[in-house]
Amino acid sequence: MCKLASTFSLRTFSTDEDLVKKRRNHIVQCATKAFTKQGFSQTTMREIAKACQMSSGNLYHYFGAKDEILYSIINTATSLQAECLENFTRDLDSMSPTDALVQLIRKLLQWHDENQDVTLFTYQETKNLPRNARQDIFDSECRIVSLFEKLLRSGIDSGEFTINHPKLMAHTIVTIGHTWALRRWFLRRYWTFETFVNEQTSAILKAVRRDTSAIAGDGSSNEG
Amino acid sequence: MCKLASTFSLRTFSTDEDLVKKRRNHIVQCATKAFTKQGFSQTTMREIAKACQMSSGNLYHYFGAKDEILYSIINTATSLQAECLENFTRDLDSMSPTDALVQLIRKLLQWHDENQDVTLFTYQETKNLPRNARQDIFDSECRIVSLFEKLLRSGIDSGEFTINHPKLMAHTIVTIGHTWALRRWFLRRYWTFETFVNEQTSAILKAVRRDTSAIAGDGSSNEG
Amino acid sequence: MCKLASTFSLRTFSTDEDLVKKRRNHIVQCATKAFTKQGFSQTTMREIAKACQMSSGNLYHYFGAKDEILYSIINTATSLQAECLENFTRDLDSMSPTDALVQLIRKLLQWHDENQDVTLFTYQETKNLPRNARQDIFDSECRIVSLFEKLLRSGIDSGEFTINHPKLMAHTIVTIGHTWALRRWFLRRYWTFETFVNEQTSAILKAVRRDTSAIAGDGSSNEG
Amino acid sequence: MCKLASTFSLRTFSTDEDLVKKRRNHIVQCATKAFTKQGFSQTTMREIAKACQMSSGNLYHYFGAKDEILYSIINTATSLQAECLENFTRDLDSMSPTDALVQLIRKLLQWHDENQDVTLFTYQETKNLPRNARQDIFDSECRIVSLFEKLLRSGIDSGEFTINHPKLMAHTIVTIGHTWALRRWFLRRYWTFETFVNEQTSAILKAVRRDTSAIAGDGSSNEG
DNA sequence: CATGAATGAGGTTTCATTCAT
DNA sequence: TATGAATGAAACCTCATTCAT
Repeated sequence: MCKLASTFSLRTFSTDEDLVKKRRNHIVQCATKAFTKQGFSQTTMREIAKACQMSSGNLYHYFGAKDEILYSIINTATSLQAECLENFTRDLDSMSPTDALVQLIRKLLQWHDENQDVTLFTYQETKNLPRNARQDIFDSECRIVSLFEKLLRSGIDSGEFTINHPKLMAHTIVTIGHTWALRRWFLRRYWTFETFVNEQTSAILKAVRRDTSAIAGDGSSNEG
Repeated sequence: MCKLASTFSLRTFSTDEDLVKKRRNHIVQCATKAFTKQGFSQTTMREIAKACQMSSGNLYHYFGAKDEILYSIINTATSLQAECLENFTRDLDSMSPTDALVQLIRKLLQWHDENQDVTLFTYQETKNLPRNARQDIFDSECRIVSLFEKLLRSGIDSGEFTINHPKLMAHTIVTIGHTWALRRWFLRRYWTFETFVNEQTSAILKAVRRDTSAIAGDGSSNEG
Repeated sequence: MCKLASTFSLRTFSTDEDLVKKRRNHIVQCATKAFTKQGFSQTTMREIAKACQMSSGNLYHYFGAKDEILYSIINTATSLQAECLENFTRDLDSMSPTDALVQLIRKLLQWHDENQDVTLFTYQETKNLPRNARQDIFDSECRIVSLFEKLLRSGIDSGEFTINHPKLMAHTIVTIGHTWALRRWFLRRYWTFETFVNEQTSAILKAVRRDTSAIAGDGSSNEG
Repeated sequence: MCKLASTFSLRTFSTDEDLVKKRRNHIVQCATKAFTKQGFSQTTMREIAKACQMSSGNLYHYFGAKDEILYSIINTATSLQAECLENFTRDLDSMSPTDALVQLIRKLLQWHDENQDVTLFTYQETKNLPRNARQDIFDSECRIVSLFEKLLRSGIDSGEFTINHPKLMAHTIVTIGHTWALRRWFLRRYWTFETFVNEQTSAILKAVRRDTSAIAGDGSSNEG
């Protein structure tokens, strides 16, 4: 829905596209580890190079600058997440909106459980990207919100859900996913992944299911 | 409840406590602006000094290092937030748990609305602090979660609420507050503060109010 | 005899050992000149870099800190001195202790005549080194004292010398060497190198040669 | 004999001469301790001020710069040493040159034993003084050498001593004094003060007493 | 394609000295 | 006379980036 062509480009000196893809992948994998441990600013190109078992000069054959690696990590992760959830959604077509929602929430949380570092990292380091690079990331996040929004709207249509602002609820669900990654220092102390999934799912369902007792919203909304 | 003595200390060369307090305050104010614009790592001490209309040397009379300024910003904000909410809670003693909860949620969101920069900043830069400094921040956050937890438990006692894991719900509420600050690039595009408050409050109430239809949690919990 | 492994280590970013050795040598040469002119503290890394015709950043590929350059100068000089005298001693095996002593004293003084700057420098700047670095220097000095001590003891054994505290006499000889470098502002005003060598040699011989008229020492000594 | 008016002057803002003298004395005492612990360059004016229980601004009422304190320490010590030995010499008039020499050597070594720090300090930090300040120090040292030289010459006149270069021997004796302070890390490990005094005295006497067996010096000398 | 030595601008921090109080 | 807050130049050191090999 809001998928845009990437507006931030990566420099390379190589013309062998396959090699470029392979090397960039490798660098992104290794740099993620290094960045997660120490933060973007505190990690030097030398350290990244060592983590990649490459010379630092060679990094510059595949990325034009340190920034571009950062962008690539965050953008790759966010795009993959969007893609992963989009694919997953396709398999839910036959389910009821409620069941589909439960499944998608679990999938979302699973993704963040498996990619905790990148989620945290995205929150912390996106600000270090130039404006147009940031836009790409935001676009991917919009795609993910949209997935939930569509599901919620189909539930409204089917009469299962009552929601004043489905896009807002979609966004809230997405941020609950983030929370599992961002606040692990707190959450992991008390609850297992299963407990967290079940409790949050339960709360969301209570909030969206047909019900007449809601405190009225003010009705104002810019939602399209 | 989990208020601990600060474990991270600030160096100063001055012995005039009032002056130290005044200058530190001033520096914290100005540095916050500078950091929010450009991020911690990208902001130089020279820039901070200029923002404070001080010589860079003089900064070091009131803070021992750049780190200490960062800590001071985050710690001051988080402590003040905890204190502010704790004070506010005292005025809610006479209300029903439901009403008190509604009020406290609004207060929490108001705080984040007025201190968006610091909230975002806390998420992004806490990792740049040494471990013991980070602990201080976490402690303040625990205090805030505890406020909500106590309220929820009193609602359970009074029979108004049904909640499996009150601490988790408290935590969820707290992160909804963060969300208003962290995701303003998204939220502000579509909704006003009022809408956001009302909708989130409504969703939370639906989730906590006496109700027998919950999807069962797994029952396992480390919550005390 | 008291040769120990070095306890103070030098950082480098390079793995090409030959290059490291070459560059360090070059830096040590140039830095020695700069330090001797202005003292360690008064010489900046930029000046050292300029003296080496290097960028200041590149210095840090071969030394981790200014300290390490200082250490390297002093340690290199002291080790080389010890080695030089040890090698020279080997050629004296066939001589009588008296003749050997005369030769070794001259060699010692020659070394200090040719390395006046480093000797002075060692006295002035060793205190700027960390404790373990200082230990390395002391060890080399012990080796030099030992050379003389062994010679004196062999003279005692052969009946040529009478000495109550051979180690102390050895030490005294070593410091006479230092004196030629440390007090040149005075000595050079009045005497040539030859005069100095001859006079000091003569005085030492008078002091060590079999003679029964010595003022008795107190006999107490920790000498092993 | 070579007492010159001081060529390096100390700034003060005060006109109360007694106060100036008192304060300067105090500062010199305290600064010596501080410098000895950490070296001149590594000691800050703030630390000196704290050691003096003064404000750093006030230091500048009595000394114009950090250099001037350094100069004052070294110059005071060296002058006092010269004066002390000169006074002591007056009491030796009635003795034989040999006895007087023995007494004066002991006095010299006693001084260095009691003022080890300043001796070491003088060697290490004199280079940090401007040329004309350095001259003052050298002059005091000349006075001390002269004392011994006069004594040696009177011994030659009386027929007790045979010395080719009395000034050189005088200088050697003076440096033996320095050695006790400079090389305490070595000497103290093995010998007591008494042993050191006795042994060195004995060696010196052997070297200066009428004797025909000396290796001939080359006879060349600039000694006046 | 790959290396890693070299660059040098610019970062944080220190500290001798001044000057208003 | 005494204070100590303020200054700002300059110190050490880092590190993204380039380029000869």
